[in-house]
Order: sequence, then C-alpha cells, then structure tokens
Amino acid sequence: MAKTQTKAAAKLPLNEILSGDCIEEMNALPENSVDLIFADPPYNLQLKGDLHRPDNSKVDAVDDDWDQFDSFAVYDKFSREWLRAARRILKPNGAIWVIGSYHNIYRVGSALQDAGFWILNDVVWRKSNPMPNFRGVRLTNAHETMIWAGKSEKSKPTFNYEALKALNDGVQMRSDWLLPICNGNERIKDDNGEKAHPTQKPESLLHRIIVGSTNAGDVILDPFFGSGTTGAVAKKLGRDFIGIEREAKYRKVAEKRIKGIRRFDKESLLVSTSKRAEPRVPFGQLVERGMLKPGDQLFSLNGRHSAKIRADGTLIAHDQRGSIHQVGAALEGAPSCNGWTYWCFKKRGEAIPIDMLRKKIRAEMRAN
Amino acid sequence: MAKTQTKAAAKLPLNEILSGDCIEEMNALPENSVDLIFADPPYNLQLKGDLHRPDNSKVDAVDDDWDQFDSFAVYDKFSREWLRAARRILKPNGAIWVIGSYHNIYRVGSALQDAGFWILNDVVWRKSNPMPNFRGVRLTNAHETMIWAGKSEKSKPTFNYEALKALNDGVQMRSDWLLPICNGNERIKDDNGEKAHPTQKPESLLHRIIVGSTNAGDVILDPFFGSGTTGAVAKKLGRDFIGIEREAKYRKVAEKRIKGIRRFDKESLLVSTSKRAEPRVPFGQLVERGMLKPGDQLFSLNGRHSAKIRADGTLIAHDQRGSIHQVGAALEGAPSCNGWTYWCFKKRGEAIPIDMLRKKIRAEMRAN
DNA sequence: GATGCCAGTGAATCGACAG
DNA sequence: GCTGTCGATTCACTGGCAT
Repeated sequence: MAKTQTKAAAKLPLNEILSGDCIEEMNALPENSVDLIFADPPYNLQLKGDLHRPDNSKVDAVDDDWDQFDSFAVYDKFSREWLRAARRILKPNGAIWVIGSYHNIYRVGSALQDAGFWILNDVVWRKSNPMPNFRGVRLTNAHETMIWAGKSEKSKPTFNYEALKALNDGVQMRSDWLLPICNGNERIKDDNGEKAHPTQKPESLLHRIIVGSTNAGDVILDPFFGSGTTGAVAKKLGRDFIGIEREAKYRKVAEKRIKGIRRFDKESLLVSTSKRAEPRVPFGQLVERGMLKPGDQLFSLNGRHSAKIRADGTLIAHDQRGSIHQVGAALEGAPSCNGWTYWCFKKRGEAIPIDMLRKKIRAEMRAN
Repeated sequence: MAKTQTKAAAKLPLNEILSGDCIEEMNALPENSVDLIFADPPYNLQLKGDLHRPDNSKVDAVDDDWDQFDSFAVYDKFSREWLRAARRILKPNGAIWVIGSYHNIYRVGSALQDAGFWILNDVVWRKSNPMPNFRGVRLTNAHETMIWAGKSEKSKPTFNYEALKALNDGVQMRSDWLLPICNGNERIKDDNGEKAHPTQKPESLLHRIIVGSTNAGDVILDPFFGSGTTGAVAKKLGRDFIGIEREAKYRKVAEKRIKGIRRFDKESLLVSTSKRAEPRVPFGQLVERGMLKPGDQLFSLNGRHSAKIRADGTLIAHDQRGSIHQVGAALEGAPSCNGWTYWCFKKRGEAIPIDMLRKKIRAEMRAN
C-alpha cells in the first residue's frame, strides 16, 4: 500500500504547469495520488450586452470565449466530467475546494454531491471591496461561495483547526471570510498594463485554505490554474503543486510569477497543532513511574468527589471502579468525561490537575 | 388582463393559514396571482448520533420527521415539484426567496434554475451568534444561504433599492447580511417552555426581504409557514400573506402569534439602523494578506525582545509560542499584553507598530 | 436600581484507534 | 466491519438570581 502510493507519487509532475484540457490531463495522472484540489472553474456568466458604469465607461466583464456555455445541460456535463476526473486522482482522505458565484455554484455543488464528494463546509468569501451594482437594480454582489468537500463520506481530510483558530485571534474560524479582492500590486498586469487574467484570486484566500486543509509536503492540484495563485501560495508554504491550464498566455504568466517566489523558512511554516496529535500517555504510566502512588487520593476539579488510585492505574470511588474517565463520568452522571482535566492531586495543600504530570512526560518524550 | 388578475386575486385566501400539503394547496390557487414567495423548505440534514457540548449537555437537534428524506433523488423530486407549483402561481413579475444550508441549497438552487426561475442575487445570512462547532472538527457553520430569483429571465421584480440603502446607513445593500438568530423574547415557546418550532427564523431577516422586494398591499405566500414569521412581518408591514402549513401544532402557534400583531403606522416603517462597532481584525489577517510574512521578525516597543512570525499568525520567541498578546506577556512576565501596540516591524530601519497595519485594514473596511 | 455570576441554548451532516 | 475505550472540544447572547 505504502509502496504503491510512493510509486504513484514518483510519477507526479510536481511543481509543473501542464498544458491541455484539464479532464484529459487529470485522467493521465495516477489515481489516489493528490492530497488537495483547488478548482476555480469557468463561470456560466450570461451577460446580455455590455455592462456600463454610470459614466458610460465600459466594465471589463468576464466575457472571454471559454466562459460561454450554451445551456445548463452543457455546463452540467462539463462539471460532472471534470469532477469525476478530479475525484479519481484524489487520495482516499483527500479533499476539494471549489469556488463559484450564484451563476454556477448550484450546478457545481449538486454535481459534486452526485459524484460522491461529501461536503464538509461551505465558505463565503466576503469581499471587502466588491464592485458596486452600478445600475442599482440588485444587491451589491459582494461575495463568492466556496465548497469544501471530502472525497467521500468516509474520508478524513486534513483540518488544521488550531492553526485556523490562531489565524482568527483565538476563536474558531467561521464559515464567512472577509478578504479583499486581488488588486493593487498583487494583480498581475500584462505588457499593455491590462490585467493578465480576468479572475485572479487573492493569495490571502489560498493562504487560509492551504494552511487550514493541507500539511507541508502535500500535493495540491489546480485544474484551472489561470494566473497560478494556487501554485504561488503552495510554493510559499512548502507544498507541492500541479497546475493545469489550457491557455498558453496564462501558463506563461503563472510560470513567470511562480519562478520569482521563495518558500518561507521551515520554522515559520509550522503551525499550531492540536492536542489530538500528541502521543497518547496512559494514566497507568504515572503510577508505574511513581509520579502518583497506589492508595493516593484524587479530587475532582469541582471538589465534589474523590477517588483512590489502584496499582493498575484504575480508580475506585464508592462502588465505582474503572479508568479515570469512566469513574469521572459515572460520578458526574455524564455521558463522558476527560479524566485528565477532571482529576487533581494535592501537593502542599494545593490541587493540581493530573494533566500537569502528563505534560511533563510528553515534554520528556519530545526531548528524546 | 387587469380584470383577470383582479378576479384571480379576489379568490385568494388572504391572511389565512391553509392546512395541508404545500404542493396540493398551491395547485389549488389561481395562476399568476402572487407577488412574492418566501420558502424555507426542509434542509434534509443527515444527522447520525447525538452531539454533546464540551460541558456534556446534549444539543437539541433538528431530527423531526419532516426533515427526513431517503436520498438526494427523493429530495430533488420534492424540490422540483414544489418549485413548479410555486412558479405557476407567481405573477409574471413575481419573485421567490428560498433559504437553505449547504445540505440542500445546491439541490434547491439547481432545481430552481431548471424550473425557469432567474437568479437575481444570492444572499448570505451571516449569523452574529451561530452555534459553534463543539468538537473542533470543522469551521463554525455561521451562515445560511438565500436565493432571490425572478419568475423568469424577463421578469422585472420589485426592488426597493433606496429603502435597502437607507437600511444600510446610506450605502448600497450588499449580498451578505449580518443578523442574529432568533432567540430571547422573539423565540416562541410552547406551554412547556420549550421552543415551539425548531427552526424559527428571525423577523429581521423577513423585514429586510419584504421591505426590499415587495410593495405595500402585495401578496406574499409562504409554503412552509412553520411558526409564521413571514405572516407576522407581512402584517406589520402592511402586506397580505398566505401561509401553508401541514402540521396542526405549527398552524396553531402561527395563528396565535399573528393575531397579536399590529400593523406599523406608515411613519415607523423604517427601522433604526444598527450602529457599526469597530470591526475586529485578527493579527493572522496581516499574514494572510502579505502585509507581514511568515519568517519576518517583530521587535518589542522597548527594544528588548524579538519574535518570528509563523504561517498561522502565531509568534515564536525562544521557547514561547502563541498569539502576539501571549508571547508579549510571556516575554515581559506580565499577566497580559496588548500585542498590537507592543510589537513593531522594521521598515527601512525604522520600527513601526503593527497597529499601523491594522488601522490600514480598518480604513479599507470603512471605505467600502 | 445596578452589576455580576451562573446556567442555558441555537437548522450540526461534529473521532480515532486498538483489538 | 464492529465494539469498546480513550479523551478532546464552544461562541454569543439571554435570562434569572444573588449581591
């Protein structure tokens, strides 16, 4: 199994931009080989006539040839095909992010569910500086929608909860993200000074996605690579990327852009990790190592209960026997209990959570 | 034509709550007779086991029978049928609002487009006080999605641009609406003191929708009437409503609720605007947005300490890791520390407080 | 009356792993 | 694949009651 994956990974065209149709190119890649896919598929915009600002200057709308689709049926077929190809190359625990607007996201979201992907969250990118609705006939279209989905219901995709919490000043990251659109220095211009790609995404958006849902060294594929924002941020953050882009002019823009980017140093790539990633320490080890002794009393954090430690690392309190978790849960009448934070021992009259002792052991383990 | 509509309108059961299946009830109404439809269909949540909060209390989940569907196919069939019935009774320039979450909104949105509705905007209801993700395994599901669509591409639905602009402190109303969920006094309780309906929507949401997309005297139909928020707000705002609700207990709740409501006088229809607090800017956003980079050094205001920035917006200094506030406090041996004023970055040899960057972001946010 | 503390709760697809 | 066990995990707001 491990060997197969290594072999598959060895065949991947890492940190390259593939030329051609994304469905064909994805079909040529080995299955179960990619950790994350970020996709910004063409929008099914149906602009009737040109859109003008109040001063009659023309708005540079997204009206390139590749963005026109005859009907929902054609668009749906296209969506189903690229999603199927994308799903094949994803690792079993891989995930996908798709971004879209109301023109296409309901089609894409349905196709994604039908293909077997399992939605984890949808995320709203709130633009801090959206284009106003010049004619005053609608609400300002101030957001785009992203869908984050695992390859299947059974998938266990990477989610760096603590890192995203840190990015959000210590409170859970929500499903609505306020970020500016890509303009100013970041917006790539061509030789004529015009924007090199009509829908260049901001790097801040990809930063949050990549920090939140990949680990360093992961492979991120973008089937609609465009100006290469995915590749640029992946490189900065020490991830590998695979880009697919049909249009030569965009490939050229992206290649030049990514060449000029340097990876952040290793230490700053580390992000806050979850306790779940820490090695498990059985409570019995505290007894074996003499940090606590059989016969010692433990006291509940709320002071209402006490229990005695037995030689095998179980507790006994009245008629309750079992692990620190089981006895804690039973005494509290709770469905479950984290014994590590529930129980305290006394040292010079002071109650100290037994988790302090576990931390000590873990620090020793790290030192060795 | 005008005569036909008058005749049709005369047959409408205005300001009543119809009992029965919404598809049958809508099919019994005359075509082209309703100005607006607001629909809050079942979300098809697929919940597995129980969920407990970290304090071990059990979450009261939406596990009612009316939200159970066997498959996407069954749910899609249901959506297509009620949308078809809804579209028939809409006036040619009528419009529909549908609300949903990621579980169902992509299905509903696709069905709506397939039925011939024309999406005008999608609107994100950002909850100011959503339920957190208790297990820390996903993003906080902090929003729901609403789709606003005309009966057809040719429809010219009512849009009270100026009224919404006034509601929004004089700037164009955006497609993301920050409103609290329905609780406190507004949340209707049954005789046992329990919530009378599991998914009662806040009146503020309906207020904005009705002010923005109907005129006084319009007829608003809600095929999933529930606790009757649509009817309550319609009555307050001088619109007529038609409710359809299958469950007797909900009809009873709604009837009693609406009976106690008085129509606003004309002058008081414009509600007071909410004051905007200074938005919170997480330090991580400076990193995501490239204003500071992972690996960059920060220096303390007093010049005694330095720290390095990591990709998730935490700092690292010797053995200290954590937020700008935590690391600052640790280095100073202080109980707390305002990292925004404590840390500086260097630009052309000059030390500049990072708070300058936050001010820049806030200025941008205010400008839009 | 003002303030502070505690308890309660909201449309939720809410584990990982050994045996 | 199933079962049992370990043990990680929450934000904003409201209302009641004590101080």
